[in-house]
Parts: sequence; C-alpha cells; structure tokens
Amino acid sequence: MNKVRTRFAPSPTGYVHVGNVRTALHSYLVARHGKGDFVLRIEDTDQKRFVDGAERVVLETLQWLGLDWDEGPELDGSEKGAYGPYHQTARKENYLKWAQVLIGKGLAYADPYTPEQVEQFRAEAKAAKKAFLYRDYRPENPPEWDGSRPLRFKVPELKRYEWDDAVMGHLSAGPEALDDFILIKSDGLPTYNFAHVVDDHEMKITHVIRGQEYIASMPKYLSLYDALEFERPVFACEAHIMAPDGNKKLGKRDGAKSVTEYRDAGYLPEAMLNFLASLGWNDGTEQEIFSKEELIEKFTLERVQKSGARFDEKRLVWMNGQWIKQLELDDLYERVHGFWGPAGQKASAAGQKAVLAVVQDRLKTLADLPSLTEYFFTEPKPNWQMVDSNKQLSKLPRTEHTKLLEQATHALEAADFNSEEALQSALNELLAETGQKPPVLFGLVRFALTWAQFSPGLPETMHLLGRERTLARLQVAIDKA
RNA sequence: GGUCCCGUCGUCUAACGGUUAGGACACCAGGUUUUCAUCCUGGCAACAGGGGUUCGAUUCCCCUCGGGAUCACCA
Repeated sequence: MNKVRTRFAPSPTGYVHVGNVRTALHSYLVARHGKGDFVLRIEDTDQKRFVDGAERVVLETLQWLGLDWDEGPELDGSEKGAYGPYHQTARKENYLKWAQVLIGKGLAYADPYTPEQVEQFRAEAKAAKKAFLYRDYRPENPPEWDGSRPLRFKVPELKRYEWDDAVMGHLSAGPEALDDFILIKSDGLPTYNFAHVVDDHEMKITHVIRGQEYIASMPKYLSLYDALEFERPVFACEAHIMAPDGNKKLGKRDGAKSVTEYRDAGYLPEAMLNFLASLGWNDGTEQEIFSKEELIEKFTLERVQKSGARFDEKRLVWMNGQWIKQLELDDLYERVHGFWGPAGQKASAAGQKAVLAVVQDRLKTLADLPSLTEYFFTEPKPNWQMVDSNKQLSKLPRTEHTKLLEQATHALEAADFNSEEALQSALNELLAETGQKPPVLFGLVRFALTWAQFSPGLPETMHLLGRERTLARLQVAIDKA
C-alpha cells in the first residue's frame, strides 16, 4: 500500500471561499487520517486570471485554520520537496515531456483551427441542435506541432467509462462525454485537464478530492490516465456547499464570504473547521462538536453526504459560541487581541481578563466584545430613556427612581465589594428594606451602573466595578435624572 | 438540449427491510430571586409523488416531478 498523499490545488485567482476550504479540509483530513502527506500545489497556468497576492491569501487561510501542509510552494527553489516544484508554471518541462509521449503514440495533435473557426463549429452544432464535439471536426492531416498552436488530445477509444468515487459511489458516463480536449494552450502552458493528471501522477497523489463540477470531465481524465498508462488514484467528487437561500452553489454573488472575512468577524478557526467538516458529514453518532484531532481520527470520505448542503450561518454562530465558551481564559485573552473597543484596549491585562471571565458565555463571536464590555472601561452616559421604556420601571415616577438609587447607595456604602456573596446579600437586604420586586430594584440599579441593554449579573458587575466606581455611577445617575 | 449527479423536519443530518422515523441549529413555551447570554425542561416540525419487489418499505427497482453540475486555449 502506497503512502497516502493528498493535495489541495487552488489557482491564485482571488480570495479563498468557504467551499474551497471544505475541500481542502477534507484532503487534509484524509492525509492526516492515513498518516500521509498533505501537499499544496499552486495551479497558476491561467495567466489572464492571475491575481497578485492571491497565493499569499491561500497560505494565510490554511495557516489560520491550522491545516498544515508537508510540501508546498514555499519549497520551490530549495532542495527540499521531493516532488516539486509546486507551482505549475515552474513545471512546464514536465508537461512537455508527457505531451511528447502522447504525440509519439499518435494520441496528440496540433489544432490547425483558429479560435474563431472553432467558435464557428460550435455555432453550427448549436444551430443543428447537436452537442458540439470537437472530434467531429478532427483534422485528417494536422500540421506538426511546433508549440504555436494548441495541442489536442486524441481520444483513443469511444467507450463508456466506469469508475468508483469515494463519495458518489459507482459512476459511469457514455462516450458523449469524451472529446478531443486541449492539452497545451498556444501560450505553451498546459490546461488544467492535462496538468493536474501529470502532476498528480508525478507527485504520487493517492486521493484526488475535488468538487462535483469535475464529475462531468472524469471520462476525459480517465482516457488520459489510460493513454499515459498512469495508475488511477482514488477519486472523490463532493457536492457543493449551497447558498443559504435558493438552491444555487454558494458563490460570490450569494454573499459567500472568504475565510479571512470570518476570521476578522471574530470566528474561531476551530469553529470554522468544525462547522465546515460537519456540513455534509457526521461520524454516525450524535456528536456535534469535533476538535481537529477528533476529525482526523474519525473522518472518512465514505460518510460524506452526496447532496449539497446549505451554509447555515446561524449554526456557525452557535458553534462559535460553543467553542468560545470552552476556551481557557488565558487562551481567550490571547485571541481577543484586536477586538476590544477603544476604552477596553487601553485597559490592563488583569482588567481585561476580569471582564472577559464575566462575558465569556455571552460571546457568540469575538466581535461582540466591545458592545458587551465598553461600559466597564469607560463611564457610560446616563440614558433615562432606557428606564422609561422599561415595562416595570416606567410605572414608577422619577422621584421614586432616584429615591431607590439613594437607598441603594446607602446600602452599598457599607458592603464588602471584594465578595460577590456579600454584595448579593446587601442587595437582598435592600430588597426587603424597599419592599420592591427584584425586576424593579435590580433592573434600575443595573441601568444606573451600566446604561446597557444587557449586562452580567449585578453582584458580578459591582464586584468588577469596585466600590468607588459603583457609588460614583449611582450618584451620576441620580444627578442626571 | 446532450451527458451526469442528487432528493428525510425551515436548515445540517441519523437510519444500512421491521423504530412512537432519532439528534443538532433555528423557532416557541417554561425554569435558573433583574436584563442579555449560558444552562435545564418541554413543544412545533420530515421520509417529493406514483408504481412495483417483499409478510413488511424511508431503506431495493422503475417512472414522474423537483434540484444541481457540466458541455472553454477557466480551473
């Protein structure tokens, strides 16, 4: 049995969106599960669509997610990386070599037509309501290939191809799917169709995992494998992630976000990984939360769903909250760097951690941090409108509000602010003293201290604020009533 | 249009001929002496339709319908 080797082979044409990443994740998991290698290959043969900096984004994305690779583009130019180079543009000679093999076998020929002529053929076929097949126009005496024209593959045999797909199962397609496709473009670079077959073979890739858009091309690849006498790897075509609404493939237009956008929006890589992995996959149990290590142990292509799954952002949010909740405080502290509000970011590490501990359960994304914490670091502006629009509190006159706050001030002056229990009992005594119901009294004090729609519990809040600031805020609230 | 793939709650899914069709997200209701969140309890909700095969079909086969992919000198 050969060592498992999988690859992720993106083209540097833009940002990496979540659908691509799921495929990368699956390739990664198969490699790690089989104690094999995960290879990163940059498919940069399309010069027109090349986007500067896109490759860096790919690397960054994978690094952020923790999908470490064993061989990749950074090895180019060094002696490491036994199967490099890992940029296709640097592998031109390899493709030319195999192209010559095909020419030698009479299975490749120069395309004598201009693009306009081919377009003409296509139009004719369409007019005749027939599927266009280049092989119907195959030239009888093609010129010798000098590299200035496209080199086409000559399908050796028109037959039905059958193959096994690790996700889709047994598949087959008739000869209609076979045609003479271009191996080498007139710019001298190979097409994806040719390049990936050569590369996968030379790089000893054992599992080719990609999106289902490649199913239709499988017969072409298979005939190429046969012509080149390459052994077939394990193939896996998986369904696409669908847009949240509608049934279309998740794409740029549907608001598909790049992975880095999710990072910037405060999602944890663990949550992203967990979510992507469990989209269209489960281990057969009722487990929902999986760490990367668990995924490596449990993931198999056989359990990947055949149908497309929708990208349900609400589930992602939930999962992110789950992951945030189970983080160690120090870990969380490290990760929220950059997410604090203007006042929070200036606070001491100890101050930040104390606040984090209290809001951790409330965080769905790290980006929620400022709205949940700013009032701990800067004095909130009294907004009695909040009190007046409160169902319970609006029943009381303003004089009663201030009277209650004064009583609260009095009761708390003597309290021990180092103990949440002590604060709670002071509050309880106040409750008895004023004869108010908890929603009224506690609600009012909570507003006076935070002027926020939501906040942690009162004792926690007061403990964090300390005696001085608690009393000061009560006083400000009374003054501005 | 040709070729190919898919079809269980609103969403993600479990089930590999016999279950009150299970779980999770979302939603709704209640609980945890204030709010929000967490947490707990309960609720709502699905086998696309029609034929077969079988003692018995969500499960196997066929058809219909529905959805998707692909038909480039893009990957």
